[in-house]
Amino acid sequence: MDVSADTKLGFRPLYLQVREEITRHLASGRWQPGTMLPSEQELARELGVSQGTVRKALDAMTAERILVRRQGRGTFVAEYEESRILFQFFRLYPDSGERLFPVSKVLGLSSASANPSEREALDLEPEAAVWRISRLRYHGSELIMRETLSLPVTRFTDLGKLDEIPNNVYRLYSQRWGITITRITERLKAVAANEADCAELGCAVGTPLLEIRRVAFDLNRRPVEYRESRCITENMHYASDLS
Amino acid sequence: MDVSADTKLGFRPLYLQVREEITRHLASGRWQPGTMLPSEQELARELGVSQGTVRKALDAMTAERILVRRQGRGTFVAEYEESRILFQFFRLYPDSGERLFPVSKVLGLSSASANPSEREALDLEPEAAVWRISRLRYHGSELIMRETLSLPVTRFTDLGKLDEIPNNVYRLYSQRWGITITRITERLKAVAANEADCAELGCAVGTPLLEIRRVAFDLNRRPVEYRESRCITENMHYASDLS
DNA sequence: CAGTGGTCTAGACCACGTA
DNA sequence: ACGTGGTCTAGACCACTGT
Repeated sequence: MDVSADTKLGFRPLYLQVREEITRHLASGRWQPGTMLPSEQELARELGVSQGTVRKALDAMTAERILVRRQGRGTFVAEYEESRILFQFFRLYPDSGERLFPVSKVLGLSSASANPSEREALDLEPEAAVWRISRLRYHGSELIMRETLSLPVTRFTDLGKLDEIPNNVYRLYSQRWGITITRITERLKAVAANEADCAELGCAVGTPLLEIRRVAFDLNRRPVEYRESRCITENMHYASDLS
Repeated sequence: MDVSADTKLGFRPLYLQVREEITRHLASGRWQPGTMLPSEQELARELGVSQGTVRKALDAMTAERILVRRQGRGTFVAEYEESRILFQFFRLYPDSGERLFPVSKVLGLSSASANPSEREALDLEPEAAVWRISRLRYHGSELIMRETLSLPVTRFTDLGKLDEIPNNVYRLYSQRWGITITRITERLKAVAANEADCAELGCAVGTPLLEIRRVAFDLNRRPVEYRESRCITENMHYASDLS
């Protein structure tokens, strides 16, 4: 491990350097989602630090849900199984009854030059191009929202050539482009349904909808996906924990 | 430290026992918000465990924001300063411009027997009584929401005798009843403004409002406050981090 | 300078999962 | 029985804060 930064000015704890080194390996594809990392002892030898320091780095990455530790088995790179998506990335719950993974119906895929919202959210240059995926989502058989996903063309090459956009897009980003989503911010507002909402959602103009503007970030904390959703919250609610 | 639970069945890590012991001291009022805890070394001696074990307990409680650690100074019991409330417990942001601590204007204080929502949220017996505080809140001079706080009469004795309900109620709960709020859950919906909303908020019937149903929990993870807010999100948004 | 939390190390032992 | 992560200990040294 390079400890050259370990001087009085610009001091940087070793375990943070270890975390960065591991993150680099993840971003480079050395360890794919679902695979097991070397044991703490091996990593410690490989990096030339003590096991306790490796542990502190792994604990931090586990708290960020980048890794998953299982006692007696090992440390694994987190995957995008539906249960995780549902638990970590999907905050819409039915008011009563069972929770289901939302089913998506893609309405269209196109490319265009980014509008101001997309440019700001994705930190793009003027005139940069984005893919736009528009879809409806259902909780069981109940239509609950319409949304548009915007993705920078430069990072999602050949997206237009896909036969089909799967339900679980984060797994797609990971498997096809090696992009790992680790952090998401959402901004919510109550808005009135417009003509387009009504056409797709079958509600009356003026119906209150929950608007969600989501930005998803990758391992390097760069914005990767922008999403605008408009949800019918008659039988659903958005859950937020402030702990 | 009592290590009797440290058998194969019902194994309980020492540091969790330490955490509970410290929590008990907090709940009992031995250490008030704002005061400094004994140093790690002293706590370790007092509890008969190593410093590392005390540290792990304190780190966990710091992650829960019950304690605040400041290098070179000590470990302190978290207070309810406005900055913390704003950062941790208030998710409404202006779309642009500076963030301000919301100013409250109390409209009324009454007591009544709990309605079904309150009973469920606060885990109360049928016929249990609650205080209800109704108020408006402003961001600067802009009216942004109306809300009703519901509190069990049994835990908030003599609340009716207060001359005034302060802006920062969590500090009040702490100072007057020794109740520490540590965790909050919120459920959001988009709703249409009703007659009462219009009367208080001065908006048109049917205007989309963001409804927030909040439950706040104490140190023992028991529900303590239920709150229903209805917000105008024309110039504000609710921010949620899914990391 | 003294005292606090923060980092790092090394080693022992325990709990858990799998073979 | 073995290998993994989880806990606990003890001690050294570093960084930060206030006197």
